[in-house]
Amino acid sequence: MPPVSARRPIPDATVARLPIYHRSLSQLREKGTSKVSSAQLANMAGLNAAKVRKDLSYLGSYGTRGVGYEVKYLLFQIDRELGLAKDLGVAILGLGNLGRALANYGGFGDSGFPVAALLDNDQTKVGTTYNGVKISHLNDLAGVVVAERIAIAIIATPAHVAQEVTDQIVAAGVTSILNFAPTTVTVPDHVTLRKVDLASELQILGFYQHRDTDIAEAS
Amino acid sequence: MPPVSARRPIPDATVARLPIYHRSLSQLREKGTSKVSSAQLANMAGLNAAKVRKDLSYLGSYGTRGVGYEVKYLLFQIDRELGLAKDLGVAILGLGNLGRALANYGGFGDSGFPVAALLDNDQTKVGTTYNGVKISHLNDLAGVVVAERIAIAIIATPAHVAQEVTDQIVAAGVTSILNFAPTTVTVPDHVTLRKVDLASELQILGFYQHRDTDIAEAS
DNA sequence: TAGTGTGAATTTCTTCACAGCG
DNA sequence: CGCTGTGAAGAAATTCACACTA
Repeated sequence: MPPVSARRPIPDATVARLPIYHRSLSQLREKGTSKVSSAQLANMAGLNAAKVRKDLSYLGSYGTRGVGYEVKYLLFQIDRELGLAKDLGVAILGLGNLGRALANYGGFGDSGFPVAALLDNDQTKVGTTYNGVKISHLNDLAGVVVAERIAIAIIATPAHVAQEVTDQIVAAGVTSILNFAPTTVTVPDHVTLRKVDLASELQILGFYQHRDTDIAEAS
Repeated sequence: MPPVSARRPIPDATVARLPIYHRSLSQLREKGTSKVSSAQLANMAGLNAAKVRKDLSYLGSYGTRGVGYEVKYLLFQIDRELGLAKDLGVAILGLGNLGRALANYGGFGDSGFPVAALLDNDQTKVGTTYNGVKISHLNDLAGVVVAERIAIAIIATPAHVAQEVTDQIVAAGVTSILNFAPTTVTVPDHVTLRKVDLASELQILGFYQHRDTDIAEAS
């Protein structure tokens, strides 16, 4: 029997939307809604119905024609596809403002990603605990990764050490990295890297604002 | 004479990469490097040379065959395209952990996006200042937007008030919004909305981790 | 009959490959 | 010669439109 993932591969664009569906479906379940149509789901998720149906079709044919999707069952399938309920340990590297905010951010643990390690290179922070988690020194990275079974690393260091810290976490065997440092870091092919770039987001918004303003002025 | 933006439109995917080029070029300028090839730039930005050349070609033909691009001139063109040096005022709505971290985050002001307003609905916070900026009540949104010439709003409220706050900021005339709240918000067509979804990022990483693990096990 | 599931059409993005120029 | 600029090819993502069925 082939493993779960041996189906027709799910496109990246669809993968990126699974968490949105997950969230929308969770809300529906909370409300006690048992059935949902692609149009309703699209509305909640800020998408269109065709895209929702196409996306869900990659998971399998879980809908009922003329009716829609059963909320609980679809949610279960998405959970399974996302590999939730595995409790992947998260390490946050760098405990400046952003790192601490992320450590405090309840949203992670709730979604099955417990913050299991905090690391910094500031000796005055090392040894103290933050939000119930002990702060370790970045030099002890390798040991902490093993001891806490870290599966995902969040880089929240200043830009100038981000690459160095990334190299260390990769060497320690972590293959999933989320980079918040305002710089580009590179990783080997077998490592999945995503980034959250706050300054870039504002610049992108600025671009469209600028452009739309020009268009308005040109009329 | 047509306005700057009346050229062949820049694709969204390219726009999203302009900030990366901006950052890489800034680093080069800092180092005193005057010329750069598409291959070097690609290397810094974590992209490939063909994409870099294609992207830059949408801005105009600013390179020199056989040589490369002049760092300062290209940077100037990207700045202009991004509409930087306009100092678009940013308002942060919601001053929990995340909102405060963002307010402290130096990266914004540095890139020409001064944090000009902070808003919350907690009366004990209103009236105090944070990081040199006075905290106003969310009820005073409309006035603050005008007084501080807010162009971009960052939503950092809890999920359950995000839509309400978004509606208010749209009503106040802001057309660029960056949503950090862990929920989908909808806006009218003329408003540009981007989102940063922390929990989703982890779920996406979890998906690939899960999948790659399965593949490894299947061998 | 209402709404799914999906081939086909379309659009967007990426990559190729090479002519053209400094 | 070396590297840009760009048509053309290819891949990916989105949207359309409708057969199908519970």
